[in-house]
Amino acid sequence: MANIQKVAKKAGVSVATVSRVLNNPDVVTLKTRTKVEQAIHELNYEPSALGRNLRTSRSRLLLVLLPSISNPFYTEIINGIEDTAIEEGYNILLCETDSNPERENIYFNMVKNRLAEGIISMDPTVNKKTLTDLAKDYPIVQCSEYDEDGTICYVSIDNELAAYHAVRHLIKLGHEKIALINSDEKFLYARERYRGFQKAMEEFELPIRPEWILNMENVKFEDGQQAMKGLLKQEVRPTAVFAVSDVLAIGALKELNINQIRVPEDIALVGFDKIVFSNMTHPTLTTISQPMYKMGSISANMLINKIKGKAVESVILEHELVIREST
Amino acid sequence: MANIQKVAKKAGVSVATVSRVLNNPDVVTLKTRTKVEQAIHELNYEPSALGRNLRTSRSRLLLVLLPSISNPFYTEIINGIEDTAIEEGYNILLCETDSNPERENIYFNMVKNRLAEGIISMDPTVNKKTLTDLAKDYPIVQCSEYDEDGTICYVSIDNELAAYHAVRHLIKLGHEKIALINSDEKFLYARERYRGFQKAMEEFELPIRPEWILNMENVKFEDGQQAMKGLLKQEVRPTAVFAVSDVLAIGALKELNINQIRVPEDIALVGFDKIVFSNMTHPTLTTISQPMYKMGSISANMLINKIKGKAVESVILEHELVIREST
DNA sequence: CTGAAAGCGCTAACAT
DNA sequence: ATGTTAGCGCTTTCAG
Repeated sequence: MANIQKVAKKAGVSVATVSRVLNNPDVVTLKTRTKVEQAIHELNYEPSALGRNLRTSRSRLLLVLLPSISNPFYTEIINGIEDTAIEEGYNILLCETDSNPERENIYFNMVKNRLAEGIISMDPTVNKKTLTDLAKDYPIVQCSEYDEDGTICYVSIDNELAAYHAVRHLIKLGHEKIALINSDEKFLYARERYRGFQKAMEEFELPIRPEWILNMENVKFEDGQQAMKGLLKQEVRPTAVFAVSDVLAIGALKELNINQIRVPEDIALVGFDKIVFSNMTHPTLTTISQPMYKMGSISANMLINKIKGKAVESVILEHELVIREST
Repeated sequence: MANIQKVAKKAGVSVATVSRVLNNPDVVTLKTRTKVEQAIHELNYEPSALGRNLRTSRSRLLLVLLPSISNPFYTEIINGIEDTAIEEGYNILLCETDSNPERENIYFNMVKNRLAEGIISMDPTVNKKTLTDLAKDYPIVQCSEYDEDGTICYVSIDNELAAYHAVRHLIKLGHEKIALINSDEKFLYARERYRGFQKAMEEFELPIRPEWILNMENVKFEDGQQAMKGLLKQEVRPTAVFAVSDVLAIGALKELNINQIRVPEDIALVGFDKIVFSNMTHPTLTTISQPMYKMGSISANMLINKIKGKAVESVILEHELVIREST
């Protein structure tokens, strides 16, 4: 395989000149430049990123941590991250942690040993202590996630306000018996969205019935279905349900369909995230839209700025209530 | 930042010994080893993968090319690839090409300039010529894809046979008026699945009506919905539809639901891929299941063997017809 | 404008 | 068992 030496020899110049042609062509005379380019072409030479990276001690690689790529919530964010990263000359490495600390460690080590230059964490299950420690020495930002002490920069929406808007929407439609399908309260966003729910209910002086607050361990379709099954079994049924993610809502909708319960006539349903599939259900799902692409793009910019040594600040973006057929 | 030199100095040994402690601890006496480990710990030293990679000229990185990560079809395959890769000490870089040749080139260059050691291509839109050329010099395998001249190793199912099984299933249920929602015939799998459809229809002496063969440009939900819209407008309606992907089928189902057409009573529907969603629709979708995890895992193994210089052979895996509510 | 040479951090052959 | 040293492929001063 051709290397810079061979190109230099063939072109009758020094390796330094070849390097200049590659990185800083303007400082080389047209004549030598064409000579070098000719040699590069003839030898089919491709500069080794390995050598370059070692020399410049930069890998141009960013890590994106997420629990599972199969969660459609992340796809649009990733697009935002990727586009921005590529624009800035970085590539991204999608890292599925499966909420497994061992996996996490593999990826943390990649930034420790310089294989990657920074991390965008979207994993709510990640060990915050580890992450915070790592953030002291390496560029790290969080996307659609943050910890309460907030030492790590993040981009997110106002989860409490968004949940408040979702529930207020149901209340304004006349609903008084509203259930909440939440995820595990170990997640900050789950606690925040609960608070939004609570705030709306209290504001309109509606009772919160504990048996209608369901905390699911996972955020898969089956969990939403399971939750709805639980709600339908109860003596008094709610007339509206707010699920803190579309995936949960779609699972819940499945159970409603199975039981031939009309949506929204019998039970209204609001999701969260506006994933693509939420528009393919029958009926289509009312949901909260997060500016996912933008979140991704901003978090990538934040990280790259951090890598460059610039100061960065956390950002809170606007959400939007998207009213569709399910309410 | 601590490097191997500093560790060596602190431990009072040579850099070679430090390297040995890292890579080949058995050949070092316990006494010096503990000394070195102590120094490593005190300096908080992490070996630089950059230096190591340059020296060994291996990056331990594999590229996975796919048109879009938002397509749920790929997620399980990726899991299979990733698990196997990590087991073998490799990491994977998920590369979204968006069917954009420029993007492709970025990733092709990563393997040319040694940033990655090989490619698993799952992109049907990739330029086969470019890929074949690259495959002459670099380790490349294809997953759930292959080109007809077949110079590149692949793992796939028998698309024609699978489609044949799907359609035969409909015929055995008594259907005679069967439509096909296909993707663009520029894709080999589209042509193969059409052949399977054709074979079943001919075997049972059923007519193929050209106006019931729809070739969609993309494979998104909307395309499936669009296709079904087209079918419903026709004078004579089919009683069954085979869609070559679940995403298309789910879009089609959406349109059926909108028009209150009963599935499977009025129109039966078969998909392809068994994506997670296909079990969340109402009714649940009959579909062809590919052994996706296994395909991923095998393709990763194939690639790694290729990198190691071993001979590898293409593999065709079994599919399975999963009968659910939509037929 | 170009060349010589140092060196990024590491591994491995060779020497002791 | 450990040390010495060359060198992976490149970029970047410093001279000229």
